[in-house]
Amino acid sequence: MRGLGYRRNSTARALKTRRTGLIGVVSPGDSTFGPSRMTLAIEEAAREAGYATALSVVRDPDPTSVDEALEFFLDRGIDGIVVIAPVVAMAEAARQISRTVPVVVLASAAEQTPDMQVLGIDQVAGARMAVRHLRQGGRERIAHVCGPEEYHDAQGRIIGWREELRDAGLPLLPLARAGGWSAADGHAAARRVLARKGGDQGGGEAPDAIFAANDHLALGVVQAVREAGLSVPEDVAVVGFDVVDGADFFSPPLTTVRQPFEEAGAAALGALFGAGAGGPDGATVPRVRRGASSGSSRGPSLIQPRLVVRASG
Amino acid sequence: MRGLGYRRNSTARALKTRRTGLIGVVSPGDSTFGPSRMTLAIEEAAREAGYATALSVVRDPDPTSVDEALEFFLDRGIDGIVVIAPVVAMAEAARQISRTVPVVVLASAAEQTPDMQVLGIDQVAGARMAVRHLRQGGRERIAHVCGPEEYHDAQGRIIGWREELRDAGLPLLPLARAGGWSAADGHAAARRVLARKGGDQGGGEAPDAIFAANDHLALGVVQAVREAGLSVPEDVAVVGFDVVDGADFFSPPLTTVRQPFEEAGAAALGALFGAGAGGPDGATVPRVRRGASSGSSRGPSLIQPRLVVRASG
DNA sequence: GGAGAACGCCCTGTCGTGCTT
DNA sequence: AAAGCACGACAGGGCGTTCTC
Repeated sequence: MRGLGYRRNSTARALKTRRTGLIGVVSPGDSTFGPSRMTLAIEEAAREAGYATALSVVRDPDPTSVDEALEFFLDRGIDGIVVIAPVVAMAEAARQISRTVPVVVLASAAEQTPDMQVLGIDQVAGARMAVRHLRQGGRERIAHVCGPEEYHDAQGRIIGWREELRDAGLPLLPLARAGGWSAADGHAAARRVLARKGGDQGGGEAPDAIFAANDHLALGVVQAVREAGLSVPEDVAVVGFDVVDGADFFSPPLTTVRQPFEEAGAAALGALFGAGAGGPDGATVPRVRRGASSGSSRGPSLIQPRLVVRASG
Repeated sequence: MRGLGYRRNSTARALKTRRTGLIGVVSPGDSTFGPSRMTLAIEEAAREAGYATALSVVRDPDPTSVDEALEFFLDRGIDGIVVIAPVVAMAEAARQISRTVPVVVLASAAEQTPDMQVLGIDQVAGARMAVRHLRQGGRERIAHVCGPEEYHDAQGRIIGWREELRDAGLPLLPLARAGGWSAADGHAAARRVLARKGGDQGGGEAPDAIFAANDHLALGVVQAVREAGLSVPEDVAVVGFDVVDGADFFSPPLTTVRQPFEEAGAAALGALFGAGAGGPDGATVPRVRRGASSGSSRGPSLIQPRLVVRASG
């Protein structure tokens, strides 16, 4: 009889079992690149585990908006929540949630507490890979165009850049902070870097390499370098971050760092229901196991990115 | 009393009212650009209307996968479904769904039936804008690097290119079909275009402009043009489609066509519950009204894109 | 193995109260 | 003053499943 047209009513089932089989993903509305890929990965892993995925987009990542998204999910009796939190304010807002439902936060740097797991991609390690590659290519004055302050990833990349320079005994050049993540922002910041020809605190000469905090910034950096009458990579090497679509055909093709977003998304779902808890129908969800590779024991579990070498540096 | 800690159980409510207040979005898993932006827009519009949005990603856009996604939603008692269908197979699979739930398909070309609304962005018009701009800039031999055949958008852009050339009395050059949407695909196709120096059916000379079916393809096209010893835009103008992030800092900055994805997403939601039906709590959802601008009366309602002129053509 | 209770909400029907004519 | 009317409080059944007895 189930063969012809019968379909179990999942609402009644949810009422009785007190599990909706729904998980919520809170995602920032801007910068659709990383977050959207993670969302897709979470959804696929969730479906695999028998869960459906609900989405809630947060336009401005302030605590109230995140709170609203969380409340929205709680009202709908969601079984678990993944918060994609590229900015500090989102991660902090997630911390406020009631302990009634498991929460995992995807962020490269946020303090983990017993009832809020954090995991992300190791930005420090990624930045070090980029800078190490530059330095092994013989560059010695490596500047950094970093992203906006409120982003975990921007901060992590600064730290990695600093650490690698320090360990290599290379001079620490002054930092150029971009106002956003776009090519125009990278262009403006790179002009500032190139303008300070010498004499100031960072050291005497112009940089021979620039590490940009993402590929779009790098695009603007390349442009600025050329406008200064210099060539890439001969005079100034440039490396980016993210492996944006088309980066292999930028001029020149961009050396950059690949972030395993898919892996991070899948790991987030594994972490949500990992502690032996089963799926909505009782099936067991495989728990993610992945060693924390840097940072304190209370920091997030980190996934390693990978360097992609092309012509720009 | 509701003030302190009470929260209405939406599951019980759904059981009684037979409405879950959930809508489903079926989205392709590849090419995350357009679809992901539309998904975000749908979610925001849905939340505005009191609905939550569930997501189901389809990795390979074949009919069985789409069917699975649709079944998945039906099992969960969803109130309506939006299918983002860039490829023909997805739109067709959506047609098979039972009439128990309203469905709207986001596709630039698919036949509309009484129980399946279709709406999308006018690819033909967008392509005509691009080609018209080229021709008004004095170009007369305008080639087209088109996208993979199974994509509605690729087909629409071919039609627009053809129509505009025909109406202007310009020669119709042979088409170069790219194998995908990436820069590498565009590069390969453009090399073929530039290799046929003359003598074949298309006419005697090499093109003085290339309309690429999207910005990534255009990136590869620019590269191929340069490898042929020609310059952009002096020898060969290039225009793209999509206004990808960073396109303003490509070298040269890319002339391209902006698709109002957000508007399309919001319109899809409006169309879902437009016919006087209210939101999950009875509130009325504003219906989208937008004139169909081309095609037969059974074709989709179309939203107009906009040309963005920069240095490449 | 088959009957029945319970999940929490919505909706209907009944009854009681207070006000009007 | 008695009867009618309007409205609010309250109890009960049922949505379709799961789980117990």
